[in-house]
Amino acid sequence: MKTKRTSLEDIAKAVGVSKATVSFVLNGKGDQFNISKAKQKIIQDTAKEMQYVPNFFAKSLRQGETKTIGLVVSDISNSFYAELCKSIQEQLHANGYNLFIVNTNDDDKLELSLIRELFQRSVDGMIVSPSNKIEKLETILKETKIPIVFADRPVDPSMDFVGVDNFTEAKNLIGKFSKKPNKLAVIFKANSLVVTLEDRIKGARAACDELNIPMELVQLPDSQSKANTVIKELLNNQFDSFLVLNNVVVMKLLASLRNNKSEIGKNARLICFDDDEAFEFVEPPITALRQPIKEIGKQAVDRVLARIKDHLEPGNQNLRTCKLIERKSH
Amino acid sequence: MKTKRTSLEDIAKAVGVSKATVSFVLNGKGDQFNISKAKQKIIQDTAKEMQYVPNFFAKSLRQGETKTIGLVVSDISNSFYAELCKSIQEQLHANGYNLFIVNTNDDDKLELSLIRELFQRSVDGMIVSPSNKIEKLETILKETKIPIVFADRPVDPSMDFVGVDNFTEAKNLIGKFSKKPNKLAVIFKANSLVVTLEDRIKGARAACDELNIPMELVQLPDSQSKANTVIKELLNNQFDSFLVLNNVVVMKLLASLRNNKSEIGKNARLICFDDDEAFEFVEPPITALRQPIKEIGKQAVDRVLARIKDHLEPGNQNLRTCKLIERKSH
DNA sequence: TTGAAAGCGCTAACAT
DNA sequence: ATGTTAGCGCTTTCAA
Repeated sequence: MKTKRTSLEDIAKAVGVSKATVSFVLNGKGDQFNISKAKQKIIQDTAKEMQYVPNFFAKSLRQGETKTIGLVVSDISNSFYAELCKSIQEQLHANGYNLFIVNTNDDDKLELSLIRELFQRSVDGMIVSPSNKIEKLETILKETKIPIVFADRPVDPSMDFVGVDNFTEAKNLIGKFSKKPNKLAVIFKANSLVVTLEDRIKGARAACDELNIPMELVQLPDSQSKANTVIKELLNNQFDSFLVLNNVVVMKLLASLRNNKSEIGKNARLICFDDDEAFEFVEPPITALRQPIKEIGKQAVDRVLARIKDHLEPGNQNLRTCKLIERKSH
Repeated sequence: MKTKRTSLEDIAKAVGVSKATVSFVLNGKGDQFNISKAKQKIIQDTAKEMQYVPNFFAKSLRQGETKTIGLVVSDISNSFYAELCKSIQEQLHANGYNLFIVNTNDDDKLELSLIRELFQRSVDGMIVSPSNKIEKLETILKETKIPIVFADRPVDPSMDFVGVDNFTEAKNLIGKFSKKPNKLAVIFKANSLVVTLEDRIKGARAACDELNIPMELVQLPDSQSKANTVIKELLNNQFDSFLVLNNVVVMKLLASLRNNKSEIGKNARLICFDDDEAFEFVEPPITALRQPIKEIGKQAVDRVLARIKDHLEPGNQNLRTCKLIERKSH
């Protein structure tokens, strides 16, 4: 049970006016209602003295809006999403909105139930980086009319989306190697083939087809020793270029390459999709494609807020561009 | 404005019973109130059909509790806090509670205002990793009676705390170098001297005093070239051991050491307070002290929930122990 | 076995 | 210039 707090009525009684008057004053409408400066001051002071904190729920119940946005991501402990959260939170806060973050662990069932929980809390809008495909999401999305914008992972052109064109970005990356690849290995981690990675693979494949580069998709095993074996095989087969699909496996790959006496930057080349703080400091520093995470967060927020305000129709595909951070490995 | 949703009354009308009956049934108290199975079923079905979602705010307003815990951290994009958030969220979710995360950026003013915002939303309890010192916090904490437990950063023995004994852990670390340090450099990053780091420094100092090891506290500059100069100086002065106060500067330090031809693991040794995924894969793999983050999150949640339930008094200091991950650098 | 009604704290239309 | 009051959607006591 919540401890009893000071209510509007308590103040009204203390000052000797009505609840309405207090409400007006405390909401900055004192002048608008011609309440005398003196009385306004008394009310303000009494409120402060009694440590009045408005009951958010009564307010929300009354006004039908919560000034809260729900954010659904697959894993806050992933640095990409952690930064996205931060950016979204900042932008929201600047607009007087709050943020409700929720973690799905890429569990389809959990995602559905968490989204429902968010509805239940009457968030005014949602930003979602979905694990589920559109078909599963559709049912639940029909339950509500609140604006939803998808971020990072697209679902359907009929929905709002802010993110990156993974296909094209990956495709362009192939031309960035300092030497045309003899054979290209596209590296990913076990159990991580979400839409974004699939698109990156397609992009790489398209470029390789155009440029006549043999390409192979390879999953790096979790164990370091098995990873070493896989990489050795690749090296023996004249693979000299590596495109890493996201930053979670780069370090392991690097260790494997080192282990096989392959010198990145000399007899082999590597580019990573997604940047990481550590990339600047490893040997050699790793060339990476940096997504404009802050920008994506900001745009997503601007879009939900705009839709809340102006009742726009969804369907806006907002594609931001990545930036290649050229270090020494490519 | 929120779109109108199905309410209890809508269902009551549709079925032809009272709001009360519907409320009983939907809250699983149908049997308790001897409502006929048949009627219960009709009500359940109608609710589903009409996509009834209870209004959380009306419920909270009525019941005076929100089943929500507020979490205040300084930076979600820091991997330590990101993991802590995740752990707390999972444990809370398992107990039917929700989590409200809020970012302070170690800005004292912002922290105060965000905590107040959390009160306003009537969270049932709070978990805080504070930026402010106890004096500043005290005023605001007096405004409420909800249970608050501090995590990671302690403030005062009269409060609940879950975390690590930074002093002792750091002190013990000094004995873990594979060779007794000739001179020890304790490395930290600019503008990061929060309580936890201060305690780690004191711990290191205590150990060095006991063991007669000259120790110096050094702040690693942000620019790599300046960092190189600082490290060079240290090396010239026979510093052969490095204790890094947290994981954010390790990579830069490593680059500086490499740049100065110092071979970690051979003529120099390094241990880091706080682990990082990448540490396993760099050359050489870095020995680090790992905090039991998951455990800290779980304990913090258990404690708030217990205090909500049983109205316990605060003052519980729950110290968890760290684990040294011995790799090659120490 | 079910219904009526009060009330949680707030806002705003309507009175005065 | 300020007070009265209805009502947001829900739970729960009391009455029938």
